[in-house]
Amino acid sequence: MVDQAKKKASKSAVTIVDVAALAGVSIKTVSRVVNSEPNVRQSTRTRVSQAISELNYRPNTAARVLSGKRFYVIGLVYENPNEFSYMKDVLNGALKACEAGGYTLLLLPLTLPNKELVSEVQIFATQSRLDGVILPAPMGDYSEINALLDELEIPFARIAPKTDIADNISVVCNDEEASYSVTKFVIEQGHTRIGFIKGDPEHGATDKRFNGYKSALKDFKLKYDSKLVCDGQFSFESGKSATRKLFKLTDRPTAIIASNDDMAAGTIYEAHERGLNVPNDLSVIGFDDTPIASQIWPPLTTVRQPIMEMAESATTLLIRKLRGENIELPDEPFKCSVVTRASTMHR
Amino acid sequence: MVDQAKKKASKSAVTIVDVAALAGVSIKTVSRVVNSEPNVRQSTRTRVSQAISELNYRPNTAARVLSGKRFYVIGLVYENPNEFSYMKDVLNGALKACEAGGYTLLLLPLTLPNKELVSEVQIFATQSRLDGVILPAPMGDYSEINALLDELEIPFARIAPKTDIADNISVVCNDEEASYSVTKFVIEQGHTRIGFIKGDPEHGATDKRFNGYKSALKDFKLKYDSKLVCDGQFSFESGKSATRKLFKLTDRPTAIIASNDDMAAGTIYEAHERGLNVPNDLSVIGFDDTPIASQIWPPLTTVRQPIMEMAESATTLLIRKLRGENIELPDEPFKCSVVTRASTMHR
DNA sequence: TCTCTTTTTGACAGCGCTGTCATTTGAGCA
DNA sequence: TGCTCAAATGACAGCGCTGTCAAAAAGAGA
Repeated sequence: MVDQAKKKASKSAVTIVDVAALAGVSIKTVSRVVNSEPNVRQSTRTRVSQAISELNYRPNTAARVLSGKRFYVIGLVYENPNEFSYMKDVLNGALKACEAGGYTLLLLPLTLPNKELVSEVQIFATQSRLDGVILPAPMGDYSEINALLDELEIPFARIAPKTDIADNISVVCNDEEASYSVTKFVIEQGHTRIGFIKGDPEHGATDKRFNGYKSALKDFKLKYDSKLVCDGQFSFESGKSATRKLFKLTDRPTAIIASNDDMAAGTIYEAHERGLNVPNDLSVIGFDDTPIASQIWPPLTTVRQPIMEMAESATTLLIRKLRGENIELPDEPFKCSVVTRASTMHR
Repeated sequence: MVDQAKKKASKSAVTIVDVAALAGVSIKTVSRVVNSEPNVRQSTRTRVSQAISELNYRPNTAARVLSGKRFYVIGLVYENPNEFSYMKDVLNGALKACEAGGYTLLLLPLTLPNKELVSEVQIFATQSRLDGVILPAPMGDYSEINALLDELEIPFARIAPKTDIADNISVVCNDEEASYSVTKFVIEQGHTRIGFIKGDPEHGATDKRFNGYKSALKDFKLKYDSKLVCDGQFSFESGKSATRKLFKLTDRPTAIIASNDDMAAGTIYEAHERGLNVPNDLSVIGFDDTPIASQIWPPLTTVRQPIMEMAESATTLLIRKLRGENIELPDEPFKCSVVTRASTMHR
């Protein structure tokens, strides 16, 4: 088994010529079958397919790239985060779809803010010869990047973008609805003063989560109080400082919803610092269900997003687009779910 | 600028022929310069180099791969972890080195334990046509994988392996020394009953960290007590259950050293569950300085490893080996450092 | 100066595949 | 049966580079 692999990896790799000989057709016909091109008789197709699997033939990517117009490469352009769990899911989803589709995934981690943003992406796209690009939030909302890719005629797919672009591939989840649910949950626990820490305004999820919070307050007849809302950046530190502000209020909130788990961890940190007991003195809610949510004490009530599935779906759609298939963009957003843990309790 | 890039990406990309024409030499000579081959007169080399930068020429990888014997691809084979921070550093380091060396990095995330381990790696290595492989712990210690790669004649580099292999590239850090330092630190804080939670026995760091603990106890005349030592798996859950065991001891430890931060987070979790105050009632120490170390409360005293630098170094060495350069393996291990935070205090 | 050796340079085939275009096949129909 | 025309198949060039080997240039020695 190992010998066989070795043979294939070195000299006598199976080529299209071998397959053609075994199937008794020309190499062009084999090429047609491999690429699912039309105008091949069913019987021929079957014969070639058999030869392919008999010889365990794999097309040589370098040769395909050299002679054809495609590169079989998809780039993943992302903000290199401190806390990688979101990107880990994106990565795994994209990797899975690429493997299934016969594409290679190339990574471009970027630091934000970044003045060279466009030129970095440009160099990446041209030098790495990309067919398509995946843009997870917040990369999907830089119009310069979108414009660049349009100009280079490189299709791209966005994960959880903020804005819509006509005819473009993007996958989203029902953030607003999920935020509504979790806010409703907190209200039903008897809380009336509910703090909210917003996320990075560049992210599409930020507004949606905030809107869900506001709708729930409204539906349950709680007055919206802007003093209870603080800006954040999705970082642990920003969660801490927003929480400090909320704690300074004379009538401080009895529950705080942070727009992601890292910020919620910051809230819990500050509560501990002040000797407040979570959840007795303060309920805390996060978003994303990252590992930290279950590893801090008390474990966080949070909202789980199916990031990996979203990334896989976006990548698969992109690949199908690259293949020239007719794709229909998903009409239903992906579903989030509330995960109830010990950081919340009834008042 | 964008137009130029577009041009290059599509039809009229600059090829070796253009460079040869501008420099007034044959394409073979350009090829020699590009590949730093010998037997090119210095004046010729300069002229060609100028033409290359003037035209901003980049060799077409597909063509190189097709005609040559190299693939310009390095594979990163890793255990797909729950907590990605270690792998994030490995990834960034490897990516950086690959970019600098003109190689492409391909990922193979694996789930362990895995019966198909060898065949998965084999398929990856042969189908993706790898020149070399990076094996971060614990992947470097599977002898079947090492044997497979040897048989396929694919060089590999290991990060923090457990065992030595003659003549093989590997980078390590001074884990034992660092563990000794941190244990010494705890002893100097006045603790005499110091618990220790071991890591996954597959990892090279596990024994080293344990040995450092034992040496420090010995040097400071504290009796080694096997009841104070528990097995763990580097996971949060294993940290929790090891801690529960330690808490059941009649004379429970006043400090617990966990072999990584996730397990230390488990220890803190259990302490909170029992109403113990960290650090007043229990000092807790971790290893690795992952994000969670600074985001839980209280933040963890831990040991920082320069993983990214190690990965970059391993990858660079591998690339130089692939280029046929004479490499000397580093004789000095990388240095870890103790990061003191609020989870420890004097008794 | 000439010859012999070493260094430097170049001509050319060919890697494995796809795109183009020509040719063959066979189905449908008069 | 022969004819037409679309469908199916094949021949072949060529993508951009490297490996091989031959040729030219430059030194070295006498």
